[in-house]
Amino acid sequence: MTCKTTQSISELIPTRLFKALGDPNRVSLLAMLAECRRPCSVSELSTCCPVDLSTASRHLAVLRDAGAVTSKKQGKQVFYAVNCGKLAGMLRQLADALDTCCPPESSDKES
Amino acid sequence: MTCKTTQSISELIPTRLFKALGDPNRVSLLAMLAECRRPCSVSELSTCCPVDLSTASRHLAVLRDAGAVTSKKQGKQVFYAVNCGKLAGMLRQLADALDTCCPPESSDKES
DNA sequence: GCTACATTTGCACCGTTGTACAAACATGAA
DNA sequence: TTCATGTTTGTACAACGGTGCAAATGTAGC
Repeated sequence: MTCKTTQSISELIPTRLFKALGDPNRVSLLAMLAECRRPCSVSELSTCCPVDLSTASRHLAVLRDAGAVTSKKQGKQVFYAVNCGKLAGMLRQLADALDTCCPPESSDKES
Repeated sequence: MTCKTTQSISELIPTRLFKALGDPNRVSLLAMLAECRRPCSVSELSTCCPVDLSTASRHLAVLRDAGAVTSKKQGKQVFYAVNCGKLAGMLRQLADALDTCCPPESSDKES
């Protein structure tokens, strides 16, 4: 059977997002945010990686621009939250596309 | 229900792999490889992006080191193939972890 | 051996990126 | 307004990464 996805693999791989997830400190920030299970402020999040608060702020902005997290200003603080639905959905869509386009080569051959 | 994964989010995000997928030319190579649905040689793959063959070779090596593809030498040529199972599995695991750790905040609350 | 072909590697160039520090900006309280 | 707190932004710098070209390496055939 052919690919049931209308989008090509390359269109399913958001370069910006993957690049954002390619930095260990940004991953730490995202992980902390996910595991806190609630929106966190910049100051709070910056404690999870050994960089200046301003650097953490920049990292969070990168994650936001990549669509990985959302931000909401509340008083003096800015609260970030993981964009769970979008992230998980995107990952599954890509996984499905890979499964569909790549027949298992090490098992059940069809001829 | 609590997280059923024993690994933390950050452990589920292979920085090396995401960084590898953060370059448009590497994504093109991977996409072509996936959509060809068969192993391809370096020369063949290098036609999909406007870079020198040596650069494409380097990109493929990066993808291999990141675990995204596998390579097999066959005579004078090196054939690359997408590491579908591993890639798709990893993506789904991460998606599951995100779903589990991040309660949906905009819809069906459970209390 | 030599030659041709496929790929990798050494090298230099240069744009990008992560970083800290300081200053600016935003917001709320006194 | 003035001050304190939280965040962003300007700036400079070092490190990293993508690139092409040329040389080296590997492999098959002569």
